[in-house]
Amino acid sequence: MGENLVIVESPAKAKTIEKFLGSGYTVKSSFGHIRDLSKKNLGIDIEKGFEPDYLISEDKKKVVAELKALAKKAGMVWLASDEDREGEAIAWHLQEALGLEAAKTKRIVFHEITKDAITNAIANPRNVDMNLVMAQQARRVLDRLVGFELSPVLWKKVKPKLSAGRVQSVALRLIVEREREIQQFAAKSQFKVEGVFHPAGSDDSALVQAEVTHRFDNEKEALDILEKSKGAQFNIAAVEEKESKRTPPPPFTTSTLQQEASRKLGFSLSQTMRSAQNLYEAGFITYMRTDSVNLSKMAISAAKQSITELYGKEYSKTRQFTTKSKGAQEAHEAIRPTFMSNLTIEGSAQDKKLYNLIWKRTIASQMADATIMRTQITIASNSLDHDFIATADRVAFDGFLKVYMESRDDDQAEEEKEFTLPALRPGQQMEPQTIKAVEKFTQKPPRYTEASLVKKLEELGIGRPSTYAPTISTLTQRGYMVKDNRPGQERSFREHTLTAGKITSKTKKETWGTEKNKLFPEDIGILVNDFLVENFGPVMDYNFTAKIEESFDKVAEGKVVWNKLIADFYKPFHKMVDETLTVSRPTNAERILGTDPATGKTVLARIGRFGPLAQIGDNDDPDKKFMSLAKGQLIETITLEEALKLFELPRSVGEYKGSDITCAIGRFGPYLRYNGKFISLGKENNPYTIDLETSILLIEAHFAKEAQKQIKSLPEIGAEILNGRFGPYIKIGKDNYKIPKGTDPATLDAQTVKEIVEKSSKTGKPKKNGK
DNA sequence: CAGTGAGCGAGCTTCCGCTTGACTT
Repeated sequence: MGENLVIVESPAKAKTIEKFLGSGYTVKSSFGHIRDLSKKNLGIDIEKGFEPDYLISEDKKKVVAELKALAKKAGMVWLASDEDREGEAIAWHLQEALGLEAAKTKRIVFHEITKDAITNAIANPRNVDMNLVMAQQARRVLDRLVGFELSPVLWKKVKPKLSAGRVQSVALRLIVEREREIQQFAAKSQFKVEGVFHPAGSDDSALVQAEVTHRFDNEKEALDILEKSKGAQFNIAAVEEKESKRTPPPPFTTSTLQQEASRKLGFSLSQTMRSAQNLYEAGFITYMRTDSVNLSKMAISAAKQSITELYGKEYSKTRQFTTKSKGAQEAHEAIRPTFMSNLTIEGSAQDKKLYNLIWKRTIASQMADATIMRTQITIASNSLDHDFIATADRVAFDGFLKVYMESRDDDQAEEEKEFTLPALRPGQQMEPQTIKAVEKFTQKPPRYTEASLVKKLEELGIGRPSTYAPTISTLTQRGYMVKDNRPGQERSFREHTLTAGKITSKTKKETWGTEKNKLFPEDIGILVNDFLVENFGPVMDYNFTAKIEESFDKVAEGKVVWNKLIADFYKPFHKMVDETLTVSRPTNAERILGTDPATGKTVLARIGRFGPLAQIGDNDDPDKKFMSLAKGQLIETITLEEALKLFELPRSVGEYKGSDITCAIGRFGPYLRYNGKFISLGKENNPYTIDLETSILLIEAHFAKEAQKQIKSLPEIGAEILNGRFGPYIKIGKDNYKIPKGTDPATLDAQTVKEIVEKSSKTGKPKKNGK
């Protein structure tokens, strides 16, 4: 047993550090926070100056007991939790919970895991900074007060089990307000004029694509350009070439990693974090929950060496980035490979892809600027008021672009493609091949993705690297929002083309507004948001966190006493809670949509016991009818026609072989019901209009497929051998069993199946067919 | 993959941040 006990937060970190420190040091991990406010009640004694009631967390009792025993034997305990507010608090809680003597305890910090940093830390110990600890306590107490006073208001006024909090409620507000911006957005029609030219007298191989930068608000103006272009003389008015530099983006933080993994690899937040955790635990990357873009000296020089070896000296340029994001605590390095010389790693396909992304981003951050030559050609005509402009970018020196290019969020952003322009000189005559006036529509604001929401939260200084992914999953779990795909809508646009002196006009169709993996608010989320914004404005303010963080900083500097800060916040806040509770009317979004032409009754949409619904008849009408709203429909935006349409289903399609066929929309989309079976309609068929003939075809196709699924039937033991998604398997009643490798499923008999079932029930338990 | 849409009313729900497993499917 070592003389010295070092306690860090993460077990993976403990392992590495133990190697650096060698004999005489035992390094253990606390696995994060070990104590927290009591969960049973508020955990805060408001009367006694907001005194916190700390308890050792249930899942940490074992760790604490172990650390306590080790601390007793150690000559010196080194508290080496992270160098930030939370880390300081962990150190203090350890000191308290382990009962450490002051003379036997030292606090050390390092924000990179290198031998130098660690030995340096050991040589420069300090005491626990109580101002910083109290700043954390203020943060913790405030979050508990907000969360545990607001949530019960929602239970009473809206629905049980809902939640509200400083971070999640503002994130929800972003989603709801963006949705409203989109609903209120009216696309404006504009005309874009573009032309394809070639030098006069030359063949068509030297084509130049150019466009008029001005957008025309009406069709007439745009057509006018085409008219004037008929027989017009065009020539090159200017050829300009400009050089520009592009610098690489900084290495990854949690937030930028989540964004790029989402854009480039299509990973969800949780996929990214799970994969990063794997890489971290395997020792391939540094810590994955960080807000810092800092790289250690060692990493920078390793990157320099790799770049020089792989691409040459001219590609290397060492850089140190500085963190700009609000409220960053910078306890760790940026996310980077532990060894830059590892170009690839062993692991799952997902882990490999993520590692590759991290490697490229880190390497790129230490590479030279790219030099881009932009050529701009102006084509003008005396007959026209507007010039045509052609631009082309040429990479003169690729620099960091050799390995990495950052992606962008806006899905409509045009691909940056490189095309070359033919060599042209001013004054040269040009001939138009075609000139087009195309109708374009202004773009609505984009819906958030998980990753772009994180980006926004980080900009506002709301939430921390360890909470981005959990916050977003909480909003989903509460039913406040969904990550979803939505089909686009069709719209027509006008296009006029001038070719060979003749103008042709067409109306074309395009699909717009297709959404993939975007965040949509649900009715309950909209309701909760509006309720919170109306009654708790100050807490729902986008700047609330930023402002309160300034106060926490003052506590950390020793300028403000923590519970004075809390008292100042709590008094007006609690008053808002009390006042809201005395407003007796429970909140329920209800919208009158109009009158049902068939019955003359009122049609309305509201939230019912089981979610949003459409209703024909007033609430006190004993014969009122209900239908749940369909996926994608909101109380706020559903129309009378859409609501009435809901009542057309389920619909009888007809009869086939003596059984009824009905059609309806379920959780997984439209389906046919026939003899107790559900048959999906697919995208091509409309549940409101599908006819008997098409339905029969679908049913027949379904049965044909079912038959194919079956390999063998063993009725004597009630077993069936089926072809499933993961290959053949045995099905008995509701239980499924794997077939051992190397067995041909077609040769299975009752006896062998029995044996397989017996064996598998010994190892695994039969699957429960529950939720 | 339906249909439910309600004054008997227990006991429960919930926050943010720091960390990993221990569980199934």
